[in-house]
Amino acid sequence: MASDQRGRPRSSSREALEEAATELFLEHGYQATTVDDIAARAGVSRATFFNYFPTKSAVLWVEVDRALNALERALGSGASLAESLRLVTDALGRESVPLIASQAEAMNTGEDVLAEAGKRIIALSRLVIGSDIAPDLVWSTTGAIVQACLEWAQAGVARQELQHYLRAHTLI
Amino acid sequence: MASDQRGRPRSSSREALEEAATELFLEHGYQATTVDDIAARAGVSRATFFNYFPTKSAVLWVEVDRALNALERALGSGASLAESLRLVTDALGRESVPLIASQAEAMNTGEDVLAEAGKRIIALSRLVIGSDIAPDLVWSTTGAIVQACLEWAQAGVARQELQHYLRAHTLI
DNA sequence: GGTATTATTTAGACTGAGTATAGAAATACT
DNA sequence: AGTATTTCTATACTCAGTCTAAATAATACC
Repeated sequence: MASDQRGRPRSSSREALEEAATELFLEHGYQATTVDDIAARAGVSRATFFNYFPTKSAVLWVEVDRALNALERALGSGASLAESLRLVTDALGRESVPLIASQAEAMNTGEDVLAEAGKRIIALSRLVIGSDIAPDLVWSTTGAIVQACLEWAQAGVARQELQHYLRAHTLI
Repeated sequence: MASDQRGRPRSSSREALEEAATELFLEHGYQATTVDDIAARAGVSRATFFNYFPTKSAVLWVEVDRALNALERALGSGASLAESLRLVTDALGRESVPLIASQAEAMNTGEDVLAEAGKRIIALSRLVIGSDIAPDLVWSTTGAIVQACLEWAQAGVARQELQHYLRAHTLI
């Protein structure tokens, strides 16, 4: 079943699940799509879904969570917040905007999805807390980062690199 | 069953549920407490719980949600964000700090509770969006409000009124 | 080649939150 | 009293997420 593709190791189940999920989310909306639906379309079992993603919503947030992890690692190695942000956005390169940001409305995004966004903001704030930012500036800094990311994500054709928006808020 | 108390109308089920929930959260932690547990201790049925609270976590956040609603109403009547914040914190008076803030660790607060905090931050940001704050300052403003509330909530014996912390961040 | 090891995948049963509905019990109204 | 309306309850359902143990790859080793 995971054979006829040629070359590279290929964690195929994961990719199949990611693809199936985004398709279904776009077709029927996030709410209306169940984990069973996703697994079925990906041609794997429900259990396999949870081998690769901790929650249904995690599929939507892979890129964001990856970036948050990268930021955590950068901060962990002693870099300042500004330096770490530069590092992460460099590595991010001109990767595309996370699905969740660009396709939010198309997915009939409801309260669930907003709650997930909230989780990431909290996670970000904890990273900021562990950085060189003064305690009384933690949340306005967190807010500014969120703002920059949103401006980047919501920009239309004239979108510039994320670094540009971070710079505009004097974060880097 | 709701009889021998004397006087006042008394929406007794709601109060019983609030009380039972806080007790159980403090005794066994938020996670380990089920809605069934809460209903059982309150002496009502599980269904009744959901008559009064949309979710299990809502019990923890009644005060916060009330404040957010008040803020929404204030903004809806055309007041600026600063005015609205003043209004709400006035009405809040010297009410005690929300349970969720003061007793968070005692309740074995986990990821769930953080996610709920995130929801409220998102809700707050939407109110700020609908206010007189410039679009590019929405999130740093939201962050500043969160910061002020946290400083207030986490202050020890020397806690001053919420307005003081808002003022310190030049929000009012 | 064949066999041992290890990683993936799976079935299945379980807990618990949240929804929906229809009926019972209590309360208010006249 | 009798009727209307709210509050409460029983019950059954969907779905997310967890867990366990077994089956099925895939890989390594000889």
